Amino acid sequence: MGNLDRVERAQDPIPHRLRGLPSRLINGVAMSANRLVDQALGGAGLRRYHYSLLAALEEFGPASQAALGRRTGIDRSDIVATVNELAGRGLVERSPDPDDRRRNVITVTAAGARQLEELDGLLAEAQDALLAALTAGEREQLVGLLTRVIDHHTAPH
Amino acid sequence: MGNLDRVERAQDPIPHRLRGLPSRLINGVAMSANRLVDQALGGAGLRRYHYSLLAALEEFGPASQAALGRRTGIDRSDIVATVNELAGRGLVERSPDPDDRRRNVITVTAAGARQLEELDGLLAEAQDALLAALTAGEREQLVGLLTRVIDHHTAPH
DNA sequence: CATATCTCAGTAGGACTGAGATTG
DNA sequence: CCAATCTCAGTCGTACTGAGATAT
Repeated sequence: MGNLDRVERAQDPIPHRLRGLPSRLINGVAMSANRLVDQALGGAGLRRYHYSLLAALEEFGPASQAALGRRTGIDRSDIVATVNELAGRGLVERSPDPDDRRRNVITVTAAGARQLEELDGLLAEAQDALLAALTAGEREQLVGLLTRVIDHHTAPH
Repeated sequence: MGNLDRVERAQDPIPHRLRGLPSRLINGVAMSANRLVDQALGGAGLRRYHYSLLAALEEFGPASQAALGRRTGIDRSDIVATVNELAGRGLVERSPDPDDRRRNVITVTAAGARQLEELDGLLAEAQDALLAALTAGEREQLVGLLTRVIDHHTAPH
């Protein structure tokens, strides 16, 4: 992810071709977002994947790793590593599914649930810092526009 | 970057905690943007860094690698590799600066200028595909909001 | 036999860091 | 001696792929 403490880098004028390019603006905002979110979660020693997994488990209950992948968009392969890390911290438990022995059932522990709530707070602050320049109405507008762009590229079209 | 040909992955319902999270929406749009842009530039065998460098050179003329880094936001270390690649394809030339022997002067070749124009077209199509769900007015709105968010995190505040 | 699940090993590109050599 | 530039050799997290083992 890089240096979370990075401050301003000396900025020369940016080429016009790049300045207003939507894909580039979006990546710029994504970088700010990730910096803020990583800083927030990093305080608890966790990353975005950990939060996503905890959130999915808390909302839908114990699930197989494959289901977690489908719900969070995290790759099957990264789920393995992320569950390993969460289990290592006692935030989730991995146990074989007696009904389907191919599967592991992942369950949030009490500590995991507490951790998630703490992360919720940290994350809310990060979102607020990210959008600090916008009014409440503008934030809704932005979320609405982004949602439509995503839906267009995600929907069954 | 991952698989550019990736199609829809089976999508289960996404946790509410994640669904409307601005930082997550932005990353989702960034992923679509990058997929489209990488596909477009990949047709010419190039990547985003290559385009950024060519754009900076075309607009501001021959420059040192440090200046290119400041203008594009690309790290000093990645500039080295990117210039190597562009030079290997004959799109730029690297020569020592006689006025300051610490520096290299990077210059676009005629082939580089032609390549850039081709990339411009490919990239415009990618932007259009990215924002296909929005009207012209909404695209402007989005660009405006994103620009303000970025400025807030970039400006000297 | 096909499909789904889990795991491992590895890849690619982007965004970095630290350190060394050279020049100003 | 300090500062800037270029280069090299890594690191890190994200997003993947391919393949093997096992179970349905």
